[in-house]
Amino acid sequence: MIGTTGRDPEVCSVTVDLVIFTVRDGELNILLIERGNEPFRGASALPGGYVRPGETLDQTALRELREETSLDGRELHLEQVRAYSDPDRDPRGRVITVAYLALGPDLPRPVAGTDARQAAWTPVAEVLEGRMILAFDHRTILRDALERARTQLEHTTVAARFCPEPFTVGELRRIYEVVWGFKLDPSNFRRKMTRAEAFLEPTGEQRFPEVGRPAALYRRGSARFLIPPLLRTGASRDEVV
Amino acid sequence: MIGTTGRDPEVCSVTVDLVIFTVRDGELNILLIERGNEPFRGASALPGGYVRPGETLDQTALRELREETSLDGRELHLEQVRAYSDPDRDPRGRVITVAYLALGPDLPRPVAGTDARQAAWTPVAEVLEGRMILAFDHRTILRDALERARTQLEHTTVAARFCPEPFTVGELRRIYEVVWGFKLDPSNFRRKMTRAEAFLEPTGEQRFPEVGRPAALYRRGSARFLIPPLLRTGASRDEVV
DNA sequence: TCAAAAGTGTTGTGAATACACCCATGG
DNA sequence: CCATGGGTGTATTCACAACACTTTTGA
Repeated sequence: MIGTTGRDPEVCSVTVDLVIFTVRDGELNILLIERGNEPFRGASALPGGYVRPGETLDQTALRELREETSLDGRELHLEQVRAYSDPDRDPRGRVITVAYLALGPDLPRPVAGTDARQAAWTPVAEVLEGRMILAFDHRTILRDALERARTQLEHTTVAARFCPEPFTVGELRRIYEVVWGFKLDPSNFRRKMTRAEAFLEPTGEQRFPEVGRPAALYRRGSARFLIPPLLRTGASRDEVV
Repeated sequence: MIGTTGRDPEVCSVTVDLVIFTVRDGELNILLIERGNEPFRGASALPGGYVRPGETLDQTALRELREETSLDGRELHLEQVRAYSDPDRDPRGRVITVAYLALGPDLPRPVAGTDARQAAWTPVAEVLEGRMILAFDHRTILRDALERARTQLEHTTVAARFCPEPFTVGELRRIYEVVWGFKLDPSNFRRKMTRAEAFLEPTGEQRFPEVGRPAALYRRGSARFLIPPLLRTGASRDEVV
């Protein structure tokens, strides 16, 4: 890398943008802020900010998470998605951004950022169905992050990060249904999940819902990968939720 | 993102590093250059260079590819892997790098870079088995890119990008075996590949090898994804190649 | 005729679906 | 007793691994 025929090496700003998903009221929601400055003043945007000296991108993401949501990043799943580098993506100048995907349970405190900007949970469907304007290339970033999240649910155990512990198999299934957008067979889903090694750790307790039989409670196990994977291929597309 | 409490926004250099894989003599090879300057003078490193003004990262990757390998990037598969941002990853200062994965057929011309640096194909096994020193965090980048390549072979049709057209099913199978590191059953592999829609496009021609029955020739089809995927889970780990 | 690689056919095993059915609770 | 969701059992279907077997060539 370095040591190139260094013609015109560019020095530019780098930011981190966060796609923070949660499941609220049976819908996938994303945390958006309202922009207070130009450009895109008044439009919605992903939370995020500049990388500071000495920070890794992961650290920037964690810090922004804390600043925007007052949440400890250790309670969330956080992973890098990719970098976006269109030279015209920010009208003010050259800014490369690295998108991060964050998954977490529905937050008790309704997300008051430490700075003045308004932060609000918004149904992803509302954003993607075209009505809402997102600043910069944030619509593209959202689409990519959503696709990443859907794929991650197939191969990893991150879905459980959406659930406050302890949780039931039914709650976990609803996460899959909401993120993927179609219904799953409860009995087959149950088998897959309980068979997967170290995914669900029974607490021995039960939860008594308003209606219906009580459900066994689980905690997240140590496994990071879901083996075998739960693919969203072919069948099972029973119905859009 | 922008519009933050802009304390200490950092301005830093951004580079692109290329992990260029090919299959040569039944081994996975990577293109490495020998560093002519400090730091890591004399050590091997990934080819790459600075992002220039007005360039997207993809364009930087394509340009570096051309400069280092004299190859047209359109002949290769090229995709972004991820960004690396440890503040100490470059002893000279803050440099964030974005890694790209490039896959291509064994190159006829033996890779003469336009600049003076020596570029050479090196077996990946030799690098990862600990002997060779790689500059910066390039060993980590290589490991990540290799894992990405292995996963991509499961779900996409990129394996065919390793093969000069036209190619046989056997040649394609050898790609999988070399990248994954274990043997596959020829007959089952054949079925999977020929069943997958628009992966292999028969030319109607045959190739007559030095020994054995002639093999039907194929060109790459239009499909980008391999459906259903060819998973490297569980069985089939017959033998390390 | 033999070796070697291409290519076809078949069979057994296990996973996924679809669905019937029972369980435990609140009302 | 009913509605509701939790949870178990099971038959059918389907994909895959394993492997026997045939084909087509050069030597």
